[in-house]
Amino acid sequence: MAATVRRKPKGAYHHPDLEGALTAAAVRTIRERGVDALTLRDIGAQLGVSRTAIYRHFKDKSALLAQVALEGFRMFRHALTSAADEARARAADPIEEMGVAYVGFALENQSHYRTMFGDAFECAEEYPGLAAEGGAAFDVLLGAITEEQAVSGIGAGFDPLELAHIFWAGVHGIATLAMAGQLGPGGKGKPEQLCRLQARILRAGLRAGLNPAPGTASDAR
Amino acid sequence: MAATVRRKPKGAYHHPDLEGALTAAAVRTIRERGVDALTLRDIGAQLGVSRTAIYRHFKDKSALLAQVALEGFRMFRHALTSAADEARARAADPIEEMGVAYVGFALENQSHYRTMFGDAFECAEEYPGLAAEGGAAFDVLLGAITEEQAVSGIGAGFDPLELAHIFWAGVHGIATLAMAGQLGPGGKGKPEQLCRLQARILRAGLRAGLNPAPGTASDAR
DNA sequence: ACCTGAACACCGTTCAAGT
DNA sequence: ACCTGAACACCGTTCAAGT
Repeated sequence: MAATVRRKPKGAYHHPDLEGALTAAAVRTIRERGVDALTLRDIGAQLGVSRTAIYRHFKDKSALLAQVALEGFRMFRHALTSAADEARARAADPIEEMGVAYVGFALENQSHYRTMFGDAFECAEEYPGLAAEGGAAFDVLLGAITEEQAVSGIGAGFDPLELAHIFWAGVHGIATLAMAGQLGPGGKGKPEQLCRLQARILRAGLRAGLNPAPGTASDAR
Repeated sequence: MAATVRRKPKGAYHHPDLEGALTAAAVRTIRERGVDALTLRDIGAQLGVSRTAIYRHFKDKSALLAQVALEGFRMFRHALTSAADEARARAADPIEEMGVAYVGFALENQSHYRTMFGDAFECAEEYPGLAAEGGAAFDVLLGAITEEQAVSGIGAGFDPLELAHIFWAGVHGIATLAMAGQLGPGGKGKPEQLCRLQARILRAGLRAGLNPAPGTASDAR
C-alpha cells in the first residue's frame, strides 16, 4: 500500500487524480441535470481540462459510465452486506432490512443507480467487471435467502434463486417507481414503508405455503 | 365514423397518414436498433420524407416519443382489462392473470414499454394525456384488488393503494429485469413462471395475515 | 397546407501536433 | 506521458423559401 508512491511527473497536472475527478464530475452532473445532460465537453470544462483529455483515461463515454456503474455496485454491495449483518446482530429480518437498504441506496444515489441499471447494464458483456460486481451484489441477497431457508425453514420448499429474483424484482420495482414519483407524494418515508410491507407479505406467504389458486388451469402437473 | 371522409389535398403526399407512419417507424426503429438509434433524420429517410417534415405533426422529438408512449398505454390498458375479464370468466385469479399479461405485454412490446416507462415517463407533466392513460391502466389493477378484497376478503385489512403499488412494483421489476436478461437464460417462459409464483406468494401472505416479524424494532406503536 | 434545403448550435471521436 | 486544437461526421431544431 504505502510502498507505491506515485511520483509526480514534471508536466503540470490540472488534477492529481483526473480519472477519479472525471467519474465524480459525471456522478454530480447526472444527479444535478440528468444523464442526457452528461457531456464530455461539459465535464472537461468543469474540470478545467480539454474535452478530449478524457480519452487518456477512458476508452470512450460509455466506459466512463461503466466506471460510474462499477463504483455504484461496490457501494451497493457494501450497503446490502452491512444491512444484513446489522439485522442479524439485532435478530431482525435480514431480508426485510436488505430490501430497505436496497431502496434507500437507490433513492440516495440515483445517479449511480440509474447508471448501474441503465444502458451500461444492457451491454454488460463489454465490461466484465460490471457483471461480476452486479453478481456479487445479487449473491448477498441470494445468500440471505438460503440462510433463512436453512435457519428458520421459511420458504424451504422453494428454489432460492427464484425467491431471490422475486425479492429483487420487488425492491427494484419499488425503487424505480419511487424515483419516477409514481408512489404518491409521500416523500422518502413511503418507499421504505412499502418495502417493509412487501417483505412481510412475502414472508407470511412463504411461511403459510401455497395452496393452489382457485382456478389454476394450465400448470397442474 | 364513416361520415368524415378525408379529402385528399391536391399536393402530393408521400404518406396518407404521415403522423401514424412516423410513430410506427419510431416503434420499429426502437425495437430493431434501440432508443438511442432513434433519429429524426433516419425516420424521415425511412419514410422518404424530409427530416424536418416531422415538425408539421409533432412539436419536437420528445412529443413523438410521448405519442409512442400514449399508444403503448392504450394497448397496455386493454391487455390488462381483457386479462382480468377473462380470468373472472373462468374463475381464475384476476390479479395473477393481470400480472402475467403485464409482463407479457412488456416483453412483447419492449419498444412501447421502454418508452412508456423511460424518459417520457419522467416528464409526464408536459403531456397530460400520458399521465391520464397511465393512471387509467393503474386503476385497472387497483380495481381488481379492491374487488378481491370485497369478494374474497383477501387482504381486506390493507390499504388497497399500497397493495396495488406492491403488485405493480413486482411485475414492473420482473418485466425490466427480464428485458435486461437478468432472470437467467430461461427465455420467455421464465418470467411468466416467476410472475405466477410471485402472485401466489403474495396472495398466500395476504390470506395468512401478518404476524409481526421476530425482531421488529422501530415501528411498534 | 404541407414540405424542403440551408443554416445554426450542438454532440462524440480522431488525430497530428505540442510540451 | 499527458494534454491540446482543429477537424470530421453526426445530432435536433429553426426558418425563409418553395409548391
